[in-house]
Amino acid sequence: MSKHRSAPTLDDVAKAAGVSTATVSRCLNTPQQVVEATRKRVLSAVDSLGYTPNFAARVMAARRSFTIGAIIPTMENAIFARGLQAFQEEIHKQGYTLLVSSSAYQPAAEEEQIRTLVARGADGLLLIGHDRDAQIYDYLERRKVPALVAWSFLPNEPIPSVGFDNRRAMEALTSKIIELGHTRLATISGISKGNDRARLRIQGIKDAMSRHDLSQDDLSVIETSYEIENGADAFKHLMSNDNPPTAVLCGNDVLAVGAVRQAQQMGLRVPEDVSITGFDDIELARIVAPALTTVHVPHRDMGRKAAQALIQMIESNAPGKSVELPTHIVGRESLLGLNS
Amino acid sequence: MSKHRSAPTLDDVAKAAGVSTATVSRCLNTPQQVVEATRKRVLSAVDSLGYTPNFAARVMAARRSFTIGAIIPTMENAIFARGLQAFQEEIHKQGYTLLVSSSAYQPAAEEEQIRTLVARGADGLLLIGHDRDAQIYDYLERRKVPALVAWSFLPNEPIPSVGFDNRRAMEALTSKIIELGHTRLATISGISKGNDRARLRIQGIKDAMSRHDLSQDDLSVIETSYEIENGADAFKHLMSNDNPPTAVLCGNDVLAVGAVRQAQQMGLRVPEDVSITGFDDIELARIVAPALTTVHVPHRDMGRKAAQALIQMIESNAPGKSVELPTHIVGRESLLGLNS
DNA sequence: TTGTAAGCGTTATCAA
DNA sequence: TTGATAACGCTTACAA
Repeated sequence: MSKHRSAPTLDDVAKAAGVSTATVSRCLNTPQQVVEATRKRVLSAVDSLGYTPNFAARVMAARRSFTIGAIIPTMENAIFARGLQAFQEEIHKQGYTLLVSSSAYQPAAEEEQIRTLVARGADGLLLIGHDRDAQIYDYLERRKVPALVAWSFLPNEPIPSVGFDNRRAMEALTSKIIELGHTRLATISGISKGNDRARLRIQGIKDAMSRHDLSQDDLSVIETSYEIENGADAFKHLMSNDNPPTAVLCGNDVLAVGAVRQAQQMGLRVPEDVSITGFDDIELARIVAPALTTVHVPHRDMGRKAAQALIQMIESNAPGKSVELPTHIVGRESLLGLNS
Repeated sequence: MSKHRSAPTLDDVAKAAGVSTATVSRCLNTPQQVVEATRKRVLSAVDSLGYTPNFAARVMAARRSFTIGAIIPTMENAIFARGLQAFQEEIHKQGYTLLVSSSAYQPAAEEEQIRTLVARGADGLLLIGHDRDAQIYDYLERRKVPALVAWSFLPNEPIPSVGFDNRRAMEALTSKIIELGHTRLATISGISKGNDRARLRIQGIKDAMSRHDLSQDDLSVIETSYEIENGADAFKHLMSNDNPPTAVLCGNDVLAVGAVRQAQQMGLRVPEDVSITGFDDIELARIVAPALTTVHVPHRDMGRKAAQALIQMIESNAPGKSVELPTHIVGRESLLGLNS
């Protein structure tokens, strides 16, 4: 058993302290099970050897990793940053480590990441939104890996969710806009395929239009991926119509910022010439000028509650219960009433 | 060997295909070593069982994880997002997986994360900046884990770096500002303790002042952590002096955005009443109005080159060579010459 | 080209 | 309270 200069193992510590590996393991994991004297001896051996447990070995033996995986659609913009930060703080507090990966909004990539995280021994998974292949849920079920959805609240889906009602939130915002006198509406949405948040936000706009006796057909919809430049391009396209909208509802703040900047480049005043709204209420929404009227999402609260719910599922081995969080409209400068 | 409904193992696949576990392993790792007929049989067994290799077991046996760890100071703002994204794309292309964690600018947290990542079997580590305890470098050395620094280029430090010269970049920007007629300068810097980037940027300002016969004592310095609100507070403080600066150089774009917004709230025009500059050239710098004059950092290029260099170190087991990348000044609206 | 079998560093069961 | 020792699932000499 030659050990030149590689990492010290449990065995090394055991020898140094004159005990068995089992005792060393207990000192580290269930200290109360070992008497003070030996514990001290062992811990000082641990210290002087600079021992750190080998994670892979531990996972294999314990069949448990104290690791939680999260797969988010993107890290490129700040949409998920705050919520994820809160999620990670909470699970850390409870002794878990977070593994994050990004799917770049690609279902195939997401599926691969899920398998990767499960193979890495994740004790549980945080996913964004409900829309994905049924076989993924089967897989998770078979592997008995608890999973939870955030950023969307749909209690009848296969796995529980901690989030908000995207449809109703957008309906509320749209109603407000219509009540301000706008009738020519347009939306710059994220790609709705495979994205329940985007899909339901569009639906929410239509709900409000119906309720206010506007024809849903009058809603111009452009779907594009969530980048500032795309928001700008879409806005340009929308405004080049014969009968351009007086209010453009964006699927999120990032697209809205692109729209605002494009408006300015086109010499349009926001909100005097055209109103623009966002969704999410990330920092960007306050920074852009004019600041965005948007839907506030309780990111940190959602992150924290999701963490608690997921850990609950992991540790109790129980089904897990969904939690709905409230959103509200934040009125800022980018939305103005129509005084004909 | 009961296996109720838990994950299929190599052994299950081997039995299903009528071969040994070694052959299955080879099919997955070195397919060219096994003849077509058996390979096909094995792979179809893999498929029909839905087999995924157990990562922990693989790491233990192979003593190699194809995982690279990165510890960045913060995920809260976008400073590191682009570079890290490029880093991850490049290592992914080469078959590695990225594990990211954030130290929240706390040296103790960073050290813990380093140990955690090493215990998790990371084949290499990406760190930000050079300033840290010498014992960490010892530890990495003993464990023989290759590490590389980014966002800073200092070729004489203990580990190689792929980055840029923070000091010289800031000196260039400052020189330009001085040549525009500004003499009353101030800086809102990140906390310089334990942060070579922040420290060297301040030093760069002083270099330029000396070179232009301004007294370094005339530079007001406020150090604060990298958040928009802190930039705003610091700016307010600076401008409340009897003899306020005509140009405020910020340690990064985030602080600069805070300063710009505070200026506007105080009724000061930027840049007519006061010039403000940033550093990094993240997206925010273009979005804020007025857009920021800032130092452009080649984030994506740096991320990609860092990935290549680190993988090189891992696979060749060689020391690794540092790479310096150029930066340049991006002139936008927030900086104006002093006429009078 | 394929199989055998010895690790890899823990945890956990069972005895002592 | 502690110690032996059998897993855990995979890779990799070495042998066939």
